[in-house]
Amino acid sequence: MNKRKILVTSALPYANGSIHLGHLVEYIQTDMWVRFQKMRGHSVFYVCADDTHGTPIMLRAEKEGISPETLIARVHDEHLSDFTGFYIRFDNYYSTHSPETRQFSEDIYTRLKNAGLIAVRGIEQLYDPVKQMFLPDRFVKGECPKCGAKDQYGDSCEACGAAYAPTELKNPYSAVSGAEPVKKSSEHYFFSLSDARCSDFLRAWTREGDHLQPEAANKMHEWLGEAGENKLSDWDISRDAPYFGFEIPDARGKYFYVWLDAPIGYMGSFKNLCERENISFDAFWQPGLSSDTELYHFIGKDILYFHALFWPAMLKNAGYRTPTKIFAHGFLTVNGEKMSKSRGTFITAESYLKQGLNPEWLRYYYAAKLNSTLEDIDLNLEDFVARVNSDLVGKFINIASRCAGFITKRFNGQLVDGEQYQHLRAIVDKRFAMWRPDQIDHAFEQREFAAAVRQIMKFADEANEAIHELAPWEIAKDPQRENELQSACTLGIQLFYVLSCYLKPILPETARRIEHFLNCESLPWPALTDDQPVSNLLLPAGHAINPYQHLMTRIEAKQIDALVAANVQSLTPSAVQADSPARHGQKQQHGIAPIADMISIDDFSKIDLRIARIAKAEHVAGAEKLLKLTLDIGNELRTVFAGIKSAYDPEQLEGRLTVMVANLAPRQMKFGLSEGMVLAAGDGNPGELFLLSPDTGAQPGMRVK
RNA sequence: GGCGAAUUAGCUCAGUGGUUAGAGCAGCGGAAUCAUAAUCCGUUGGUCCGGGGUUCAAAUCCCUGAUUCGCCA
Repeated sequence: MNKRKILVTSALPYANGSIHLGHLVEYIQTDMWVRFQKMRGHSVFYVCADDTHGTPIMLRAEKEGISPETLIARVHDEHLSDFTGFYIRFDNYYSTHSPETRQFSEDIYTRLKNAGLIAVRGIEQLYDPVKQMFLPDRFVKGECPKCGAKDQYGDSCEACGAAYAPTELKNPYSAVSGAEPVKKSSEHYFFSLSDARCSDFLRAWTREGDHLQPEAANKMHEWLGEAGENKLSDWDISRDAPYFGFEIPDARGKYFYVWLDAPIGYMGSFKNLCERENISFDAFWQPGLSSDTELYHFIGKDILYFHALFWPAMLKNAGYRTPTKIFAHGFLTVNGEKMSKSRGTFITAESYLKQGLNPEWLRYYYAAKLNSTLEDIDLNLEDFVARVNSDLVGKFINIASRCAGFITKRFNGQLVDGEQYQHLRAIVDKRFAMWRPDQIDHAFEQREFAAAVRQIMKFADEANEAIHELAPWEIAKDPQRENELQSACTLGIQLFYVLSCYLKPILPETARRIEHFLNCESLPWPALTDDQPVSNLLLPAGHAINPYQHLMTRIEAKQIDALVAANVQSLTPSAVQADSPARHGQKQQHGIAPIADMISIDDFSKIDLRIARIAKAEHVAGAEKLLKLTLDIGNELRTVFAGIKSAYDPEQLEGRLTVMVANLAPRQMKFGLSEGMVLAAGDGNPGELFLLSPDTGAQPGMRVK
């Protein structure tokens, strides 16, 4: 087989927010694919980095009172530790805030400029006069020009779905300072995507050479239009100071927009690896030298726009090679719905690991669901438990567990040799005559992981049936049939070995432990040429194994409940953070603010939650969001101002029971003293607030815990 | 509003013109007792979203409606 030279990337996670199970769909799938290719003997480099620039990072660092550099260094460590915990094995995990990425950004910009593809134009934007900065769309809030909903972002309304320019908002205010923004013009730098050298190139590139999945190519066609339609508009690649990023070489006070240097971060990370390990960078990036190397980007479908249009156009016109293929995948839903903080399904990588759940359970489940299309995949938590327990523990691990005991106790770890081994090979070849290893190979190559897993589990089913037919536990009762017993159990172990090889890209850590158990070198990828029998895949005759120690435990439903409970966000009527990752371009999958730090049961028990009867509910004159509630908690009445006006009329509330925080420090508000807080669920959308209620029977004053 | 995708068993999903639509899980009945209750055999279960059309033949192709989800305006 020709040794391929492959460079693989996953999208760069933004350095403002935690890695969650949605992100992991991408990193796990890339990692499995890379491990598969490496096992086949190809030369593969897998690089990634934190995406570190932009206004959200700058503001968050400021809020925390630290430098952006300190912030991104900390987040880099957190991200890498999450990835490592899930056995994502990068060859380099770097940062876009690096000399390499700066150099390539300047280089590509300069080449585009020299080619006449950079235009400068004045544009008018909203400016925060207090903070003295231009405001990205997401940092301007106000009333929707269409439906009038309050507190909407500058690009679209979450209440009615309307899209508009931030300048159209009514009563706009800056999400940074609260000040009313003013219009101010400034010179911006544009990448001339509308130039024929970009649009014609992209029309061809997105259609040819299998660069994109068919659905993705169709989507790009929608954006590109037919020749002459000129649907692409130029891309604004500059931002004004203050901005955390790279200053544009010949333009003081102008910075590269974060999305310009983010994909360049792939090059930067790889360059850094090349320097360290003496790899030829040019062999992968210079058009003349890179014809025998492959470049693949794994991304979420939300950032296709950047990777399938801007990025190839930049590379092409700056004189670099373009990607071999872009592999876009869908989003993760949990129990069929978007991940939700209030439902506890917005699960962070860190919490999953901290709860002691096995990362390989998730790797396996994702593998069992993933295919090569843009379809979303669903993490159904009940199915997750059933599937992992049944497939991995019941079918796969159990094969080793049920056969190893006899081999260890009765044969001192020795598998069969000589004639018995030849006989066993014959049995395997007969039993698996129809077995087509190349189908698994092909499925992995095509990123049809679910199809591969179906095949592999079919093999496991066959193995269990074979063992059942031989019934070693019966044979074991007859001391005359020692050889037969050894053969039957050897068969089980040998089949387990083959299965382990197939599963190694998915379960790297279990594979490592299996290597120890089976006392063998690194498990190889099971490859056969057409004329070779399946029995060629087996361990050699007379091999000896170590005693079995259990390799994987079952998931208990309780563990999932605990995980979800740990991820339920404390629900106060506070607004969604303006600087959450989702507000940064379409960068993250369902990205929302990071989950709060883990707390102990002691921390939790400090909060005194009580059942409260809403004795009285009334409007507050002059308040936009608040209702005044009088709460009966058994032995006293409390006054609480609750931000639930958008969702409830006072009349609806009187008499009903809810839950309140009874020991919250009283707070003086404009309209009076608030002596606690009621609990309500919501995603921050006005009108979508849901007050908690106890089951029938609860009485005012009862403690909730 | 425009464009696109999806809709198949209780659940998660295969199946893109060719017997009687499949798998895993769950359920039910049995067997087995080597295995951290893991296995095996059998079995129940479907208006393939609805309606119309093309065809000798449709889950599959076309039209239409519904619902859901994306993207765009």
